[in-house]
Amino acid sequence: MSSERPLTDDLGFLLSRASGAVARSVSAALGPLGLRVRSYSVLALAVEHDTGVTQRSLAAVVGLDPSQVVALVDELQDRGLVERAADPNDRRNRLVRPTAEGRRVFAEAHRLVTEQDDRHFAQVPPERLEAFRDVLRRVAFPGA
Amino acid sequence: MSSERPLTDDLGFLLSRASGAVARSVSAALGPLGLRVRSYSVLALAVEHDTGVTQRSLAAVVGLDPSQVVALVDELQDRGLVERAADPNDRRNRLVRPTAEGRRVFAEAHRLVTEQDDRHFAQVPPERLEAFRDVLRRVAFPGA
DNA sequence: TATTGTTATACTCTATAACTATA
DNA sequence: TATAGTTATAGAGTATAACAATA
Repeated sequence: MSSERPLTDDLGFLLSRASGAVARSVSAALGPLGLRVRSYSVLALAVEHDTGVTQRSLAAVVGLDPSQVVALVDELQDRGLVERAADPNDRRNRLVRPTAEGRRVFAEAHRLVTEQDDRHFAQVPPERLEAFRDVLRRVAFPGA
Repeated sequence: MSSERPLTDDLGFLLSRASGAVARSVSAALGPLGLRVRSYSVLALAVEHDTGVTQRSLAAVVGLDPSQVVALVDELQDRGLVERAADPNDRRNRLVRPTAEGRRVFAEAHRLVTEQDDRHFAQVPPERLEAFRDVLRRVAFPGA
């Protein structure tokens, strides 16, 4: 009986535990900056797309519902880290762009996030990390 | 400017998206059985430890707070999938054990979960999967 | 008609503190 | 005093539906 693999070998279960562990420590590290993993992600994308990103596109990349992005952008905007600009080409869009302060805060946040990532993956040989990331990418973005 | 790696290369971010994708489809697949990822995990551990597991130990493995385990075991017990037995050696403990029905439901659930896992990792060469699992284990259970 | 952003709502998950009974 | 289980509660995350403005 029970000749099957234990729960602790299940990839979904391991993904969930690993993801939770990293997210917890990252959110804790970002606490002093008033950010969490999700708002950090949105800010990161805004900084990447310096000229402005559509909220719909933010939602697609971060994997959230557009309605959740509204709240996160509201929050970042209230703190003066991003701003919503009009899109001359399509007036339905609100282009999200980082402020100067947003770029500063992100730089610091990015440092903290990297620090936590490194801590969690310290036991993993660097040469295996790229393969790991590659598998993760395929599962996270099946289409691409 | 922005010479840094994009968010989509960040391991924590990828973990979160991958974990979310798998958890969503697994919970959906388990729907007809009245289970979700978390109750499935608890049931799986109960089936593995046929003679009974302490709720504290369940909480430690699944990575939940003991108070959350209470609710999950309540739910499984109400559905007749597990039962709580007294521990003769330590009367503080409530040993969680699967019922016959619990084992049956788990067998079916396990099949469905494996099906989803396979689907998500179909694009990954099998020989790379064990290495992937190994990294995941180290991040999920840093001590072990 | 289809799409972007938005509001509202409900449900699940997570985190904490406090209490009880046993050890 | 320490540990297992329990209850209660609040906060964060997730999922859906509906609506206005614009295309």
